[in-house]
Amino acid sequence: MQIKATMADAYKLIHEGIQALARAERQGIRIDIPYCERVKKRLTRRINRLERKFKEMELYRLWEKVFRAKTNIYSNDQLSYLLYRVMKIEPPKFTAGGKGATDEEALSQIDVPGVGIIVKIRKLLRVRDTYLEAFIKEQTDGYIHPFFNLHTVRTFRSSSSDPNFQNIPKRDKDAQKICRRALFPRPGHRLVSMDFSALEVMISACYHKDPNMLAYLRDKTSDMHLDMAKQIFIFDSLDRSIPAHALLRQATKNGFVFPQFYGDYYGNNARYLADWVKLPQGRWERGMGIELPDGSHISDHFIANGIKEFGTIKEVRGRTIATGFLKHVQEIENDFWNRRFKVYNEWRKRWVEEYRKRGYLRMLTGFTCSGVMKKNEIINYPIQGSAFHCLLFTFNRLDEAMRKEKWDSRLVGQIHDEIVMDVHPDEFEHVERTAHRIVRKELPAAWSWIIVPLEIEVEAFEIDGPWVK
DNA sequence: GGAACTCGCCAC
DNA sequence: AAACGTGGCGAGTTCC
Repeated sequence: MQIKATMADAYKLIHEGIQALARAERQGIRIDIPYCERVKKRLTRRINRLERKFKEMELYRLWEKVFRAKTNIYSNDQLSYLLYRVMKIEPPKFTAGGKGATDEEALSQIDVPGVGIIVKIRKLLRVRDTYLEAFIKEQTDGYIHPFFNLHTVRTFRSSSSDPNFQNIPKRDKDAQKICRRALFPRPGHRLVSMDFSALEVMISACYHKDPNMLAYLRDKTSDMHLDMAKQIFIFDSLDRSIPAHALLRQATKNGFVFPQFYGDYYGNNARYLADWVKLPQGRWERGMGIELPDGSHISDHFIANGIKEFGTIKEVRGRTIATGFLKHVQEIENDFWNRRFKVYNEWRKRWVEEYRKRGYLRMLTGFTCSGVMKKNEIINYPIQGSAFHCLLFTFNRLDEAMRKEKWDSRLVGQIHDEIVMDVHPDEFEHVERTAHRIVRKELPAAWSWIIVPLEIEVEAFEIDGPWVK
C-alpha cells in the first residue's frame, strides 16, 4: 500500500529545510582568495594573448570593416551577423529567437579561421568571471556563503545564488580543477561529498513501479545503460573485453536513456549518438567513426548489420518515415517504451490524463503543482521534486544529528542530489555511518512509498585539501 | 542608468 | 501532435 505524504508533511519538510539550509549558509565554505586573484591574473594574460592572436586574423579585419568603432568580438549578435549575413554561411543551427546560433556546437561546424579562438576565449572568460570573480565578490573573511532557496523552483526543488553553488564546473576537467581548487574546508578538516546513486531514476520507479525498471534498480549486477548500448550499437555482448564499451555505454546513457526520460525523441538521440561515435549525418563508408578492438571501425560494424547511412525523417501523408540509423533508433525507442518499460509508459499516459482532468498534480512527498503544464513538464515535475525531497530529508536529519550530538563537522551545501560537508577527521566515520543510516533506514521508514534501495556514495577529500582530487 | 530581454553555458 | 526537465549568471542589447 502506497501512502503519499500529506501537505502538512510537505510543509514540515520545507520548514525544517529552510532552517537547516540557513545554518549551512551561515557556516559557508572557505575560499582561497589569494589563489583566486592569482589565477584570475593568469587567465587575463591568456585571454589577452588570444585576443591579440585573433586581431591578426582575416575575420577580425572584416569585423572592423563592418562594425567600425562599434566592433566588439564578445558580441554574439555581431558574430552572427558577420558569419551568416556578411559571409553568407548557412547557419548550422538557430537560436530559440530564430537567429543563426553562435554557440560552440554551431561554431565547431564552421570552417572559418578564428572562430576556434572565440570558443577558447569564452571558456577562459567563463571560469574567470562567472566563478573566480564571483567568489572574490561574494567572500567575507575568507568564506563564501551561497544561498539555498526553496521558494523559487516550480518543481519544489532548490536553487542557489550569490554565488551559485550548484553549477561549479565538474565535467570539463580543466575548468573543474581551476574552480574547485579555490574551495577548502576549515583548517584541519576535510570536505566530504555524498552523492545519491541514480536518484531520479529510483524515484521515477516509485511512481510508475515498472517491474523491469525495478529489477534493474534492485539488482546491482544488472546495467540498464549497458543493455541499451548493446541494442543501439548491435552487440550481443558488450563488456570490458571491448575497450570502447565504456564510451558506448556513456553515449547511450547521455544520448538516449536520460533524454528519453526527460521526453526527448529518437531524432535528437540519433544525432547525438552518431556525433559521439564520430559518424557523419550523411552516407556511411567503411573506415568511418571510432575504432573497435579488431582494428575495424564502427561504420563497418553498422554496415555489416544493414545500417548504411545516418538517414532522414520524412513526412508522407501525415506519417513519419525514417530511414537508416534514424529508423534504427526509432525502433529502439518504440521497443524501449512499448516492451522494455511498458508499465512506465502506461504510468506516463495515466499521469498526464489525470493532470488534465484535475488541473494539478500531487507528488508522493505531499507537494501540489498547479498551473498550465506541457506533457513533459507534467511527467518530470513530480520525479524531479520528490528526488530532491529525499535529499532535503537527509540534509535535515544530518543537521539534527549535528546539533544534538554537537558535531564539530558542518553541512555547507547541497547540489540537488549531493550533500557537501566540512568534516572533522575524527568524526568522519561517524558522519558517514549516520548518513548511510538515514538514507538506508530512516528515509524509507518515514516514506513508505520508497520501494527502491536508496544509496549514497561518500567521497572524502584531503585534510586541508581543496574540493578536487 | 536601470529593467527586461536574448544568448550561451555551467550544474543536476 | 510533439519533439529535453529544472535552475543562475555574465555579457550584450534594447527600451524607457
